[in-house]
Amino acid sequence: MKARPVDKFDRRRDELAESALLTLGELGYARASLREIAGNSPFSHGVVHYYFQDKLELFIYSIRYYKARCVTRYDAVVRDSASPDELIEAFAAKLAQTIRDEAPMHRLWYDLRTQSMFEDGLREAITEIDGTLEAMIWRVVDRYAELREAQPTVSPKAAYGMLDGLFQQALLAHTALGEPVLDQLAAEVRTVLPLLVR
Amino acid sequence: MKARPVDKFDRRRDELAESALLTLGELGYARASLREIAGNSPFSHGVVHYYFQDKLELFIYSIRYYKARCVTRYDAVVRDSASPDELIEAFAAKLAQTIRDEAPMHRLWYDLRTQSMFEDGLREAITEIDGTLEAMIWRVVDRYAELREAQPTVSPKAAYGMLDGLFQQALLAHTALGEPVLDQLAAEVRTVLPLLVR
DNA sequence: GGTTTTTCTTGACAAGTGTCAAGAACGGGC
DNA sequence: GCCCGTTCTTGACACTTGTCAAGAAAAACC
Repeated sequence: MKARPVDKFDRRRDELAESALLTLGELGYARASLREIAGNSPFSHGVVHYYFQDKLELFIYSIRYYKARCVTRYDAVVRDSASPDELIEAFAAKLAQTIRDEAPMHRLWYDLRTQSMFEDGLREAITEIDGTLEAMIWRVVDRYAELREAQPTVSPKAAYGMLDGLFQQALLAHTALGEPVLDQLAAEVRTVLPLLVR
Repeated sequence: MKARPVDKFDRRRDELAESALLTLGELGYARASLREIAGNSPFSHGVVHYYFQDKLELFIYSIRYYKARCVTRYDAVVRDSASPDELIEAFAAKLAQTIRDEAPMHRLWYDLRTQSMFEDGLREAITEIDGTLEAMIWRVVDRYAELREAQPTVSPKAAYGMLDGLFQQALLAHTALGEPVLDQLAAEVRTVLPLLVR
């Protein structure tokens, strides 16, 4: 008996993951039911169980799928910047742009990361992704240090925590107050990044 | 007809708020049902509707009640430190201690803050509390600057975002890996706080 | 002790949920 | 066109949920 085509099976799982991410970004984890997710897809709720063991497996698959989308977010900034000022400006602009363009995706990331403190099944995947996000931010800081001919003053983990904290505050403010707050994020990054090298 | 005793009414609301916070810290927002909350109290689920309009009002009351508990967390550190090094050590120790002693409370704070991006009804209260947490952190940074006879290098908002990001990373790591990670938080604070003044 | 008021319990209701499985619909092979 | 396998729809099931209200229990008043 012929095995099912891998391509189609994975493609369908990816489609369901995209529907899940859409729903999580709109409603949050607490209200992202399988019927809501199915409602954001061309399928019915039963198809989720055809492709995934259960809801948790869908969510874990979705956030791993999400990872592949975003851990290279700032790599162009790192590659294309030829001076420290250029890198700061490009990085600040990119941070604001990604909040502006993909706010729901960022909200769902923080939501799921928070849920991982309550839901053992999410923790391994979230911890792994957080590690790749830390690495992503570290590539920015490290390159900035290189361009400044200086050394980073903090660890990768601390750099990620600090910049992620600024980003999260900007996202919260953006949710509450809208786009004007993003200028402040850019200003903060211009102040903070130089503090991270010496 | 005599009005109900205000003291008792408010006391009961506070008791229910404590049960709500206990449940939120244990299960997270998504699974904190009124029946679970009641199960963490001496009452039945019906009593919630006797004292609160609905579930959302209970949650908002609970986080405002929570605010009163924690926005003075570091004031003793600020008051009692006579040198920069003393303040840094006391602050680092207090951060680790509060994660060790009250991890569920911190988890629920981040959970509700995240939910406020999805739930309009939570946003005003969360934004207000975040503002008082920012002020709390600023008192630490400002005092540290004073002791160093220097000036802060960042805004209150940036200082809060950065230190809160470190704290949140420590909380996540503590949830996943346990207490040994708190030493790293202390080390990070020793590195980072000096960067915030000049 | 009786009455009134306050406080709380209990359970119903409607709606929603995740999971499962029967079987319909579709596609491929012959 | 038929048969078989794959894919998907549909709806049932058991359970949970927030809210509401009847009425029990407790407390206060006289």
